[in-house]
Amino acid sequence: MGSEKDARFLPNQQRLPASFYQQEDVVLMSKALLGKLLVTQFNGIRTAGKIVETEAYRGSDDKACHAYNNRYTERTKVMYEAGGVAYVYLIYGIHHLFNVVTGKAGEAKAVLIRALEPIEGIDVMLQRRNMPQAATRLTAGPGVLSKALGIDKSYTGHSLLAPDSLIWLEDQSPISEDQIIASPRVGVAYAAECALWNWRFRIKDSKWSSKAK
DNA sequence: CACGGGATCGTCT
DNA sequence: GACGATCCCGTGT
Repeated sequence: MGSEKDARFLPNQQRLPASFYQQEDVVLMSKALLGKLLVTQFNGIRTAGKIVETEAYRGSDDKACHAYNNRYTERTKVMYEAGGVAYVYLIYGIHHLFNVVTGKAGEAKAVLIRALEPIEGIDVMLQRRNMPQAATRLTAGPGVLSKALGIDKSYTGHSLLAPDSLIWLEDQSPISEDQIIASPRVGVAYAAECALWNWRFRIKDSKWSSKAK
């Protein structure tokens, strides 16, 4: 549970402000999100993990992005909001993937959170995942981390900024460039030349990121 | 450890 | 009506 002595993160940090989310460059944003704390608090139960792996999705010019070519549907409309809301969608009929919407309104830029290092409420995460004890697979992967934090697609469009929101990010020390590994995005082979962009970012040597492909 | 396949359903064609 | 920004389990090595 509480880990005031845990040197891996700073406790009781401020929520990241709108100015953080609304930066222009979604690739820089993806790197800036590494190391930050992703927190949920449902029914007063707080669970949190340090972001160790991300992926950038840039909007209308990115064939791997749901908003490619300005596609605007019931599902994707949330991506067009100003940075600072959640974009959560269902994939393969089973998994709920959590993204942070970034940039200005109308741009449809988002960062997929791909893996966390569990920090707070690990016992609750284990219950949600139906696992007996902690293991890397608890939060390594975009589908499983959402399940561990209790996030599902009903939270798409949820504010990460509002004082009473149930999902937010807390500031932490930035990860330096030499501690970041860039590689191609996962599962987007259909996206032609965009599939080659090295827009997947991981904290070097973190054992908590999902497996390389 | 690598792989192959099944699960399962909202979304868009 | 097809398929996906995934995961888990079974099999073989």
